[in-house]
Amino acid sequence: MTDDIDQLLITALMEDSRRSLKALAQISGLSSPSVAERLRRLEERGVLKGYTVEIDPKCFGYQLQAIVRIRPLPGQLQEVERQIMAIPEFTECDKVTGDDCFIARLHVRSMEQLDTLLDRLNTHAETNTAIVKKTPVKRRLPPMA
Amino acid sequence: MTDDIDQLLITALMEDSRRSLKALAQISGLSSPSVAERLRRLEERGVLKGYTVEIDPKCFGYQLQAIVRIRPLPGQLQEVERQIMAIPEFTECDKVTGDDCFIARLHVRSMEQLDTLLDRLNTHAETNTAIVKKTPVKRRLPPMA
DNA sequence: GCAACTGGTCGATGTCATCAGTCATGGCGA
DNA sequence: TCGCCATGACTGATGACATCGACCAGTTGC
Repeated sequence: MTDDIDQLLITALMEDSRRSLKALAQISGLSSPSVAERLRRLEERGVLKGYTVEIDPKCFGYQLQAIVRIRPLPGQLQEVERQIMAIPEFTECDKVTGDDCFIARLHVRSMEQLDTLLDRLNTHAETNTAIVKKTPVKRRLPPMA
Repeated sequence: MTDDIDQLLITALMEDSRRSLKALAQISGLSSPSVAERLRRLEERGVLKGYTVEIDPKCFGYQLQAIVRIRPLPGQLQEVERQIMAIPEFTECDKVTGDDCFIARLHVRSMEQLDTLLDRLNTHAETNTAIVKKTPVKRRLPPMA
């Protein structure tokens, strides 16, 4: 269903999604129409969900990054989820099992902003914040084999 | 330094990084050589750090996703960091302030695999695992304005 | 006020994507 | 076992696109 060549193509695109079909053809040893067809099928099957860019938030003044664990007060779960989604500085959020209902990533320009944003949540939830010091593993793919 | 047009280009590429220069030219109202030049400068300045793809880990059998908080035992910090980096199922890891030294994202195919991987860490660290049930906020950009 | 720099357009050229047509292969039923 | 169909690949022609050089307008600093 997803063979070695597909994986080659995916990793090649993971490294640089703007590679031309011709370049991908050379990498995979196929012709470019064949590559185009494979990409089409990978998209169709939902394996390839999109082509995107990585940008550096620091370039927009986001000096701080925090991981926030969020435990809504009784009856406030819906409201808390709504708020998280509505605050664009939350750039990622998972709803998880355990005491902490949500674990979210927050980008802010300053401590003041961090404080302000969390205060808004604190009327509906308890939060626990950890500031990111370093990122030993940058977003990557799990093994496909 | 980074004006409205750059932001337009970035959001356009965020939506689909394979858009042609011509398409980006139409979106931004510039000519395609100008777009090429702007992208070149954005890359050079490190604002645009790369072009990549989103793939669906489920298509490779990764049914479970967990957020793991990791607190190394005394003197084991280096070793734990080394291990996390070496286990490819950890697809993301941040070193943070607070009791939990690391917060990592883990993709696994089964509970057994989850158990196996965490056991390897547990000789050097205490862990606290939360299974992802849902992702209310998918990776997105903070406001650029 | 002028020179140099920045950031843009236009048009020519070569490269690339795409489409139609063709062919090899593997699985399946007659 | 033979023939048939479906799949997935290749090739070559055509049109779209990226790229490069030449040129131009607006700004800054001297």
